[in-house]
Amino acid sequence: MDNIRIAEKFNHMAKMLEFKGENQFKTRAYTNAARTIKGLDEELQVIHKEGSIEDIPGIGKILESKIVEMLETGTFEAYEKTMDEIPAGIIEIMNIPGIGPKTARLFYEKLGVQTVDELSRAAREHRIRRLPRMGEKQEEKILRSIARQKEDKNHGRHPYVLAKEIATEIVDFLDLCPDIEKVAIAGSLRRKQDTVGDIDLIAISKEPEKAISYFTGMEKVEEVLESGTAKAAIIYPGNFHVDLRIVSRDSYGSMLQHFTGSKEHNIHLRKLAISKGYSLNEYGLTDESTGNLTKFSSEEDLYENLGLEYLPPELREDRGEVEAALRGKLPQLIERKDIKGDLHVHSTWSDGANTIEEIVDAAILRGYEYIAITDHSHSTGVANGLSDKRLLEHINAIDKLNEKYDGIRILSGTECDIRADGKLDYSNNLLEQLDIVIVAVHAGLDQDRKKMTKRIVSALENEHVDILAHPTGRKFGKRPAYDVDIEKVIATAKDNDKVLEINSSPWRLDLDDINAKRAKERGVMLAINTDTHAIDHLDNIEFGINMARRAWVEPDDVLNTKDLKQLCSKLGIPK
DNA sequence: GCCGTTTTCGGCCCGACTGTTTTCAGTCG
Ligand SMILES: Nc1nc2c(ncn2[C@H]2C[C@H](O)[C@@H](COP(=O)(O)OP(=O)(O)OP(=O)(O)O)O2)c(=O)[nH]1
Ligand SMILES: [Mg+2]
Ligand SMILES: [Mg+2]
Ligand SMILES: [Zn+2]
Repeated sequence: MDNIRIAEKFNHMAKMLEFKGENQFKTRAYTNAARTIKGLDEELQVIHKEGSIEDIPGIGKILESKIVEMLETGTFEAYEKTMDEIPAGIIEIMNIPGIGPKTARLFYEKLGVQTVDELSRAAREHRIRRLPRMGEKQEEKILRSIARQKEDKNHGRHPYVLAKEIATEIVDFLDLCPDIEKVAIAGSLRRKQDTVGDIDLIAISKEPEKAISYFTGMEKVEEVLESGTAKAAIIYPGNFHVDLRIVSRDSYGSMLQHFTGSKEHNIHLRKLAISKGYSLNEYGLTDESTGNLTKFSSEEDLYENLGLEYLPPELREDRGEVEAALRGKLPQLIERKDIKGDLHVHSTWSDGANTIEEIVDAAILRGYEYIAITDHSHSTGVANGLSDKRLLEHINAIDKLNEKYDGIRILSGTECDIRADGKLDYSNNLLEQLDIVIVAVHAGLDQDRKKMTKRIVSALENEHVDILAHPTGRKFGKRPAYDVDIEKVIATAKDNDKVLEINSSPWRLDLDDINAKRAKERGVMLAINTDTHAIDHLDNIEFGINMARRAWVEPDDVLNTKDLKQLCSKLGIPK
């Protein structure tokens, strides 16, 4: 059983315990353990074999024994027992916004409601309003929440790129409000997470009520979820939930820090404050002995006051960044300016929209030292892939272009398909003639875990291969990652000195932050590539950089931060 | 259920909004 599945069981268990009315700190222990497990750099299976699971913070003897039970049997007794007690539909009911464990339990006990559909019916038949602390408005709210959830195909999360676009539109609009001095993006969007649950904004205003009514009164607002004197929440077209918090200028830094999160990062900081005799909230730091509140207008001041190095938002996930910042040992995160070239680009030779010349000009414009043209191979499922003959012509064409261009090196490459049996689309004889060989899986994605893993591993064992592209194959809104033992892939990359890609396409972001961090920890080199199919895509590098930064990646960990000389020596080709 | 160089018991982050509330529980951020 892998970490993801173990974490899911703990999360599910936490929900069930909440419903049962268990101690909230016990349920939090499960949720907390699940989150920690998801972010682990190592499989629990391995930790169990080589060390002690109990050493993981937030996991004690009891949870360790449950993890071991899962590793051995696929489940744990307490989980199965609790599953038998609680109807499956209850968890779904608790996932409706506004309905928590207490309300779900009330409906279950007083109305016998066990599924979302039964809850809908109860609301329509006005049976809810007769319950204690319930009324007409609650019935309406529940029906609206259910309707909204039904519409939503994305399980409530949106790709970063879409959310960023909407957020920018709203920020620009709020900037026009005379009662708003400044607007900033916060939440997971500011932390550059691959997908975001909602859009979180903060605004400085001396007139909070006016600012909020400006926000809730925007023309495109589909629904006002809540609207108070300090914050409001709306639904924006596309099923975007948008939260706005208003703050005074002098607490801007405190609020930005708070609303950027993550929640777990905040809790960690608040515990740290407590240990120093303070209390931390979104307005400032209160000295518990005097009651004095110090407000922070900048995040930098706040972190400094807590004795921490400034933390880039991308790191604020409580995955060790607070400890590192306390010791002054934060990584020097990679930046866009460190990128010296793009190693995954398609031209009109296969399914790209631009000629090689156009691509090279665009690369020069971006200050790159090199650019690899990596058109598709001919296997089925990939558009206009290059035959053996055309690949040779391709190499010749690039040779000629290299004579024409000064100051940039064009690398002849391929994105060679890994066929279902693990064989590559080109012979070794052909691959050998290329400057750079990317391999990737494009079809036959429903193979089982064992087959898929073996398929990719055998490709990585080919001596001519340099990079594995989009290693898990996920595409937002289309398909989840295929079933592959990513640990094995990382280990194989390490053993064979291969590079794993962080694909920067905003619909892929693959490797994601967690897997990229694992690869880095194992000493596997990464490449941040755009997989460009039209020259504008070269700028998608920004999204790949986001993932890399969230993975604690430094320039040295990335192949395409190397200068041309180092790159060529790494690829084993003449400069 | 976890945790601890002052603690092995008694804490566990802290605040805004809603609805039905005459005083606050529940939910969410
Ligand atoms: N201190 C504290 N802060 C919280 C809590 N919940 C949320 N926050 C802060 C940190 C979050 O990043 C921020 C925005 O909340 P969200 O629920 O929108 O979470 P976030 O944006 O991090 O993730 P998301 O992608 O929206 O699911 O508010 C909490 O329970 N305690
Ligand atoms: Mg959010
Ligand atoms: Mg939010
Ligand atoms: Zn590609």
